[in-house]
Amino acid sequence: MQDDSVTSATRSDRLTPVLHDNDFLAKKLSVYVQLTERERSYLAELQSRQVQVARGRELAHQGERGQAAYILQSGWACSFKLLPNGGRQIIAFPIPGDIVGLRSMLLRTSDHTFSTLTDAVVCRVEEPRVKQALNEFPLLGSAILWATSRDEAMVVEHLVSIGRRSALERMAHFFLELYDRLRLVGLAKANEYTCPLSQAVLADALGLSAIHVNRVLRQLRERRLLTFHEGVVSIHRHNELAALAGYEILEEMPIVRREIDTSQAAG
Amino acid sequence: MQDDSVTSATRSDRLTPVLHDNDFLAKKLSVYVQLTERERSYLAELQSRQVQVARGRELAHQGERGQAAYILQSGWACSFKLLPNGGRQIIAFPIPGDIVGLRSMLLRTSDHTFSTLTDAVVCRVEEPRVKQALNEFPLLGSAILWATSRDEAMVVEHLVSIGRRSALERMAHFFLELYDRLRLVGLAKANEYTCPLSQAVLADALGLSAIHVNRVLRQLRERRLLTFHEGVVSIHRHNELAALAGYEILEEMPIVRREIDTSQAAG
DNA sequence: CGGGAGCTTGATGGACCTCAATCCCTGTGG
DNA sequence: CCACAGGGATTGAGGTCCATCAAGCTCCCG
Repeated sequence: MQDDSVTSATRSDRLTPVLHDNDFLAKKLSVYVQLTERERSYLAELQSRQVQVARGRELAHQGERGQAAYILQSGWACSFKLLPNGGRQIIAFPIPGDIVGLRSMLLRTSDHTFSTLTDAVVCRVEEPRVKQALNEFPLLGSAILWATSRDEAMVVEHLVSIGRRSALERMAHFFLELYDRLRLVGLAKANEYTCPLSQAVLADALGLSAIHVNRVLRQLRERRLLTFHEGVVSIHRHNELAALAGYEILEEMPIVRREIDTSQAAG
Repeated sequence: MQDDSVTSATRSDRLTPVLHDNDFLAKKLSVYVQLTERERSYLAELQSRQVQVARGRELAHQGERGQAAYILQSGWACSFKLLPNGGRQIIAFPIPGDIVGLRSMLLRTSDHTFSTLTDAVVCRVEEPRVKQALNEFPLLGSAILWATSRDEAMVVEHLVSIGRRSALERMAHFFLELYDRLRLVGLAKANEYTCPLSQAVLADALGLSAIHVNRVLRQLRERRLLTFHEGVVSIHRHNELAALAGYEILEEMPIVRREIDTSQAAG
């Protein structure tokens, strides 16, 4: 029914707002607040200038100042810190719809590096445009800040995982959290999603060795709880997995509905 | 020379701005921006209503909404998350001059609990006052946001520590970071500071068992790098300790000087 | 005197790392 | 076509780091 090859569309996109289907950011924010058509199109315009980025390229280094944020459109990325002894700790995995470097812009640089893990498409957003967005669309702004605080809660949860959970619990928790994040933007099927992370990358994220990641994955497979094979994660027993990981859903996600739009023309 | 018993002062405090000596927040922000007298007194007024809090009391629970922030005046505290299996992971240790719960207020609640570790004094600041401060004193606001982003960078560094550093490196890094934080507000002498944390608390922060904390402390002592005894941390060989921990100073701390105060009456 | 909280030390075991080898798949150049 | 290299996954063997269990210590407080 629907044409999903947007890039090669010949007819005018102006007539049908096809962009909305790919606007993962709008999809994510819609969970928190019901977006108006004006807000949707403003978001679409923010993301109009898209840039291709090859796998393994670094988007932002430590200590950069002249700030811009990036909205990830497609592909996977990670932010990490390197240690003097050669080790690496991955902080987070931005997925499509995530805004990267917003904090560094609003506040100040917290120095870690962003790097793409696959070929990706991003939109660069300069600082003044973000401030304009926050001023002109306050509810949109609060939704964006909601998403940002959610990201920070995930870093804290990550800290808890590495500090006080076993490798098995950690892995289970990680995949469950990722599942919920991807579902939020419609990138996960029921109990299944694609995940192009190597075991070495997983290791750097979970504070384990790549070899032990392999063994833990085997355990999860043998317990018939979760399978990770050829870039596809399949969750077999969600409840048992969540119990094992001590996993709680990230937010109760209250949908903020406008009070019948009192501030705008009332019908 | 100086009278340090402020609480029992009988003469009028109005005549001499003694509050400034105890205003750790102002001291911290002064590292980033040279505060005007108006900003200093505004900060002092923000912190005028002080509240005593007993040791072990919880300031903010998970998921609270009607937000307020707390400026810690004296004493120690910690923020942590509890796990279903009874474990606990401490996220951070606020010290005097730190603002607690600012993020939960500006953004939204990131659910962890704040608890005092010693008897403490805090100032409660309601949301509108913070927004007023940010609007009326933009430079003060940017300094506060700088401090906030510094706090978040510390959480990330904490994550790196637990994920990729050995117990010895972790401990060394922790005490060095704490040393720099305390120096920033004038609460550390040269290579020495008081630190009323039990080994069990340290364990919950560093992702270790209390017993292993003890052994690691012994190692640091036997290597003559650092001593932690009766609530006093003594750094004996800062350079070697920093090399061991892979420690880098938190910020280069650029002092933002006003352009000869063009906005105010020029002398 | 007893009890509790915190610190200290030893012994043992488990979780996880490191080293090493093998296998698969893919791409590359002959 | 094959040879080869390289990245990733898998599995085994052995060793290290750190948790757990257990006991004894000091200090403080009732």
